Order: sequence, then C-alpha cells, then structure tokens
Amino acid sequence: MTIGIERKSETAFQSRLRSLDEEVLARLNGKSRPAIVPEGRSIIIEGDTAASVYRLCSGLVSIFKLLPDGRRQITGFLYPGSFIGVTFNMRNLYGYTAETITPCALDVWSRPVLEQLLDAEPTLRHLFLAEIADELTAAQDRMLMLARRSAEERVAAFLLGMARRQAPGRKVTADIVAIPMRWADIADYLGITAETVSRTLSAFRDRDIVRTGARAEIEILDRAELEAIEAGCGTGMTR
Amino acid sequence: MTIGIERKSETAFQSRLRSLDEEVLARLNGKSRPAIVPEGRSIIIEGDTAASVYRLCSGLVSIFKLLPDGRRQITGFLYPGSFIGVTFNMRNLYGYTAETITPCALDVWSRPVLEQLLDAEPTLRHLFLAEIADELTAAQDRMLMLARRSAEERVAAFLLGMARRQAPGRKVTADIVAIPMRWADIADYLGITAETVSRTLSAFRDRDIVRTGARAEIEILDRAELEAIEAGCGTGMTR
DNA sequence: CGGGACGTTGACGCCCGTCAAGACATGTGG
DNA sequence: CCACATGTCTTGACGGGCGTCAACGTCCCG
Repeated sequence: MTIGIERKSETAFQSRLRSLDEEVLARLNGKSRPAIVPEGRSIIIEGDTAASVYRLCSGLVSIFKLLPDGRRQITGFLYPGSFIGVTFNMRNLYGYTAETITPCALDVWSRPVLEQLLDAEPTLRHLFLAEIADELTAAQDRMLMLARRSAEERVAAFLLGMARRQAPGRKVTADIVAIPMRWADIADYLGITAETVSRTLSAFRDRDIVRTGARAEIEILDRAELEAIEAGCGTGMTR
Repeated sequence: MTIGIERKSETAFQSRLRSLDEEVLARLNGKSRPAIVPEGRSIIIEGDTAASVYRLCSGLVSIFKLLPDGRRQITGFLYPGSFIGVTFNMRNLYGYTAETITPCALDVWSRPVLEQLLDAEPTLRHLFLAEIADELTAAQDRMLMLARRSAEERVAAFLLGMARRQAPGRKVTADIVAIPMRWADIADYLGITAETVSRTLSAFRDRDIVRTGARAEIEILDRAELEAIEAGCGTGMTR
C-alpha cells in the first residue's frame, strides 16, 4: 500500500513534469551536468551542507537515516525521475543519506543555479511543492506500516508495490517481479530483519503464493492472497 | 528527538511567519472565519474532499491514519500555529483525519479563498513549501523511531520532546511537563500500546528518572539519564 | 578452485502485545 | 453527601512474533 502510493505519487509527478512547458524543461536540463556513480556509493550524506541537487536518470537509490549504534532505516527507494537532495528548510543541510544500490546516472545542479531557475520560473517551484507534498503523504503511510503492520503484511505490501511499479498499466501480467535490492535493504526499508524477510518469503513459497525463480526475481502466483495479506486479513491466519 | 525536530520546525516556521510582510499576514487573517471545536471531535476526515484549510489557534489536535481493522497511527500532534488540511496534490483529498484532544479554537479558510491568496502572494506559497519540507523531515525521523527504537527509547524521546516544547529557551528548568493527551494517544503516536506506556513510565519512576505527580503532569528528575536512554545507550540495560 | 557476499534455515529468548482484574479519578443523579 | 457508573491508568500473567546468533548452502568473481 505504502509503496503503491509512492509509486502513484511519482507517476503523478512525472506526468506533471512532462506537461511542463517544454522551454522550462529545456532550461532545467540545459543547466545540469551529468554524472555516473557505481553501485554502493554515497551520493549525499545526512548533515552535509546541501551544495547540489540531483536527478536520477537510471539506476536505483536508497535514502536512509542512521542511529548512532548503526541501526538503519531506509525511508525510501528512488527510481529514475526522482530528485535527490532537495531541501527547502533554513539550515541548508541534507536530511538523509542517499546511496546507490545499482550503478546510476544522474543529472546534477548546483544549489545556486537551481535556486535561480526556481525564481525565474514559478511553475517549477509549484512543481516541487506538489512533489514534496506527495512525499509527505507517502511518509505518513509508511509510518502506519512501520508502526502497526506485521512482518507478513509488510513483505506482501512490498511485493505488490514492486509489481505495480513494474506494470503500471496492465492488470493481468506474468507477474514476474524484479527485485534489484539486497534483502538487507528490503529489511531496513520495512523495519524488520533480513532473516525475517527470508523466512516470510519462504512461507509464501510454501503456501504457493510466490515462486522464487532466478536470483533477484520473484513470481507472484496468487496475487489475490497477497492482497488479502497486505490488507491485514490473511486467511485468518496471523490475526 | 523526533518531537524535538517537530518543535524546531514549527518554531522556525513561526518565526518565518512572524517575519512575513505585515500586510500579507493581515490579508491572510482577514479572510478567515473563526471556529470553536469541543474535545474529541473530528476537524477533517481522511478521504474527504479538501474544502477548507484550518489554523490552530489554541488547543491540541492529533492527526492520524487508520487501518481497516481499527489499528491507528497518530502521525503527529499539532500545537497552536499549525495548519491543518493543507494539501497540494492533484486529487484534493485530505490525507489524514484530525481530531481535537482538547477544546480548540481555529481559523478557517475555504480552499478557493486560500488558493487566491496564495496566487496573489508568492511569499505565502514559499512559506508553505518550507513548512511542508520541515514536516517531511520530521516524518522521516519518526519512521526511524517507529521502525527501530525500543519502547523505552520512544517514551524517553516523547517526554524530552514535550519538555523541550514547553521550555523552548531555558536549559535548566523545574522540568515539570504537562501531558494533555491520554496515554492511548501517546501509544498510538509512538507505535506501542497504552499498557507499555504505563509500564515504561512506572519503570522510570522506580528508577527515579521521573516523578509522577498530579494527573497529566510528569516531573523529570534525571534528564541526563532520559537523554541517554533516548540516544539508545540506557545505562547498558536494554541493549 | 577458493574466498567472500548473500540468502536460508534452525534454535532460543526477550520484548511487547493481549487479556483481564483492580485502583483511581471524575461526573451524575438521587 | 453518597452510591454508582464510566473512563482512564496500573499491574500482573501469559504467549507469540520477531530479533539475535550461528551454521550451512549457493552464487559469483577473481
């Protein structure tokens, strides 16, 4: 559910972006500089002064916060089209760390340049406002998830979210979902442990809900059951 | 911590609001209509079309989301000065329910009127952008809290947050904290149960960290210890 | 082929949710 | 002013979900 909403908001955002005045968009792109980052690298680090804003062109990025003792919470996965490092608060500090999960291509703007663009083109600021508002909604959904849902519900929601993201249009699909991130990442995203992710998926496999085929791929066999579990009424099993 | 950050953002916002052009502020206030709401009433309901925007003048409000089976997550407590029902996404629906915890006084704007004000005065939109960005930061902090922290850490963080909120300037205080909400509310805010809130506070009392005096009041005796617990290193006791 | 990273599975235990009974405060009507 | 009802907080007993630790299997890449 959470993921669904994130997906939806990003989609909405991109359609808005696409509907932007071509000239504005061109100006936005014209001022950027490209960058390639290999996997497992930090793009920005929480607490650093926000010198640049990035846009993800290809690849997968996680954004997270850390506790002093190393506990980690991934607050979101970013897909192509998302902005990274947008901050509008007074102290110009990044509020989270962003790390590449796969190799990534980025567009980079220096903060002053982007500010200038924003001032010249109010539509752009409008756009960021809508984008951030959507992110806030998604964050509130995730709070509900992290605080109140069982491990089974979280994994079910995650799988369905990934499936929806990959097949935006279709309703009936082969339902083979690519999972590019490691399970420790999924765990840190869902607020559980990697072992629990593994165990839950094994249980789904034993119940013929999913089939785990090639590495980094999961086939959804019984989407209805997954959706029932996501909604919190999994065949009456786990409350 | 989370609460600390929420407090900080609200303070920053209000200082920004105060620094606003007097004329703009006057126009904002001039278009509003006042309202009084008794305790325990809904102001807005998740999923309703967003017809109005509210500003809290006095009282305490909780905003929350519900799961179909009744599980509830309070995503935030709102204090005077906060806006309620601001949405900038396409579908103009409220993203959460807001309910009064104490009797409240509100300013109300109809959506079209506020939109009109926003268009006439770009500074205002700027302001909302900063406000929402701060809320997003706070939401991400709360994710970390809800997903990763122990019950003890959560309650300690909550108490310290309430204390900081009540004594914004001072460092050393009598440290008597007023707690206007019921413990079921605290529990739904922290992602635990009311029983766990009670038990944790009792444990703090037994360890001479707090003293529980008059109803709805808690005195902090050992703030350093509370801060150690909040940071996740509570005297080596609970990991 | 060997090493390292990642995923799987099991054993164990603890934190915290659940259920339930009692204490306490507040309000209401007689 | 007191009996009673109601809502809230407290405390205990109990159990389960999931974290932790550890061993093993599997895949990949040098």
